[in-house]
This record gives sequence, C-alpha cells and structure tokens, in this order.
Amino acid sequence: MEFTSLVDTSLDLNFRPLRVSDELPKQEVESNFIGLGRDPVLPIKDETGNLMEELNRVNAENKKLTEMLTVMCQNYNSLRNQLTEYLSKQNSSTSGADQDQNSDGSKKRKVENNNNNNEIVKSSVQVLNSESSSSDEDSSSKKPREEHIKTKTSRVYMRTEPSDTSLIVKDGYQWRKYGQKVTRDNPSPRAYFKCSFAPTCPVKKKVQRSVEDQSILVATYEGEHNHSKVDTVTTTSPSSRFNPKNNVSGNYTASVMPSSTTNIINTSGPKPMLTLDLAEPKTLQNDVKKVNSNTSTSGHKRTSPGNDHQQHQNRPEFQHFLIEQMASSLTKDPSFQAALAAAISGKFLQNNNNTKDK
DNA sequence: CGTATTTGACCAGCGC
DNA sequence: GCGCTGGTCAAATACG
Repeated sequence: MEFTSLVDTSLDLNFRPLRVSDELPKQEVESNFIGLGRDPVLPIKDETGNLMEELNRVNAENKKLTEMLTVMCQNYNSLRNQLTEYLSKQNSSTSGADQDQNSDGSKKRKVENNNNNNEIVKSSVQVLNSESSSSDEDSSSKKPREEHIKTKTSRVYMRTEPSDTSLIVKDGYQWRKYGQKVTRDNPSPRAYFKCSFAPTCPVKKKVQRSVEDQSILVATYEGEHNHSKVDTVTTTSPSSRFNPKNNVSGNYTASVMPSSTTNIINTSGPKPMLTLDLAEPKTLQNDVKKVNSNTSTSGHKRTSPGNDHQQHQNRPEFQHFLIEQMASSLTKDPSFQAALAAAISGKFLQNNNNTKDK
C-alpha cells in the first residue's frame, strides 16, 4: 500500500514516447495484419493524428491519476506513521515481560489474529511485523528460534469473483490440499496446501477469504521453494485446472503492489492473462529482509519505517528487479506473444508493401 | 486404478 | 487441568 508511493506507480506504460515513424500501436498493426487482402489506401495521417490525440488525452488522465495517487499515498503514509508511533508508544509503555510474550515464537495465534483482523487495512503494518519479525523478535527475545528465522511468510491478496467459492490461488506452483478448517475469526473456511511439485519442498500455503471482503482471497505462504516454478500458467493443482468451478483458471489480470509480502491479484477481470511471479521470494525478499534487519537490529524503534521501504524501493536493484519481473511476465504471456508476433509480421508485410509500391 | 480432495480425528499450544 | 483453537494426519471419497 505505502509502496505505491515508493515505486513509480504512474500508469504511463509508454516507457518510450511513441515514434510514429517506426512504432505503430498494436491495434493498428493488427488491423494491418488482418486486412492483408484489402486495399492499402488508408488515411494513415488522420489515424496517427487521432492516435496522438488519444495518447495525449490518456497521458493527461494519467497525470491526474498519478497526482491523486500521490496525495493518497501521502495521506496514507502520514496515517501509518501516526499508527507506528502510537504502537511504539504502547509497546514502550507495556512491561518488558509483555513484550517478551508478544515476541515469543510460541504466540503464533496472536500474530495470526492480528493478521486476520484487518488484513487489507493493516497489510503494510504486517509487512513490517511479519516479514521482519524474525530479526525484530530476535532482538527482543534471546530464545533460539531457528525455525522461525528460517520460515519466511508472505501474503498474497487475490480478488476473485464473489460467486467463485473455490479457495484457489494460482501462483505458478503446484499445491496439494491437505486440510481445511473453519477458523474462529472468519466464517469462511481456511484451506491448507503443501507444495507438491518437489517432495522436499517445505513451502506451505494457507488460503482464506478476507473477513471484510469475501471476494478477496488471502494466501499466506510459509517458507521458500527449493525448486523453480512448475509452469507460468499453472493452477493450484493439476486437477483443479480442469475443474469447471475454476473459471478463473489462468485468466486474470494481476495488479501488483510491489511489496515483499503483500500483493493483490485481480481475478475478476475477464480478459488478459498476466501472471506475475509474486510468490517468488528469492532475490527481492531476501533483499528486503536484509534492509529490514539492518534497520531493526538497533532495537524496536523505527524512526520511519516507510522511509526504509521507500529508500529500498527507490534503489536501482529494486527497479531493475521490477522491470525484469514485468518483462518476464510479459514474455510468458501467450496473448502478448501473439500480439508481438502479429506486430512483427505486420511490420514485415508493411515493409514489403512499401518496397513493392516503390 | 491412480491421484487428488474431503473431512473427521487427533495433537499441541495457549488462556483461564 | 480443562477447554478452545489452529494445524496436521489419514481414511474415505471423488474424479479422470
């Protein structure tokens, strides 16, 4: 959430300004491609003019949205800072014994409860509390908790159709369901999954609908995969791929909150499939962890946790990582490949036509 | 028939 | 110590 301000969240996807001379918009290329047999006498100038107009309009809209987003982020950050301050005040006012109890690894349920109560609203706080928990807690409690240090938890929020009752979060890995429970604080059942691709893979996943918004699935991942992804367009399990209930299978737009632990995937979109390697914890999350541990080793006091993240997300490695993720996601996307192929072949044909005309 | 899912039973941790 | 709760196991069931 706060991260929207940390990464360039503007919707301006035109990384390079449109060069009409050699870069044609996809639709136009497609129409050229489709209209092969047609008479090639087209009012190209008019069309490009319209397109430029449209582009300007979209850019203006984009600017507006960016400004709104910036304001929202500022508000959010100030609120979050207030909350953090408040929490740290509370922590300091409570006894040390209390702190030990809260930070003790045996209090799983307390953490769980915190996480479940206000999943969406508090997600950023969770990012701070859960992801960096090991380092934080270790600094306050001296108990050896190897397991806790090793297990890495992350969360993915996934929007689904309200009618979709399946607890399936498609993330590119293969999962085997081994249990389901109705928990106290949430009427919707929680499903337990283990990674079934590699027998030795220790990763587990819990999926439950959000209390506040039943259309949002909250997937909690524990541990790190010791293998690569199964497939780009995979499902929770091979069988579920063919389950008629899982209409969303493989087709969802992913809007990424570039956070190490919190992501929202929108499955309600009917159209283009874009799978992002959200669950891939390796490089980025390790990096984030490093940053977190660096900032948290000095104790519980966080002068400005938002700034830590901001600094981190402004780092070139992070930007590079994001770009790589987007690029890999795009290149894995079949519709994108098709569009690219169409564009390239359309270009070829256009060139051919031009040379013929001469 | 093999594999995945479901679901009741069981276990461990925590609070009272 | 007891009850509650979350997490896991494993037999039963469903499905291709």
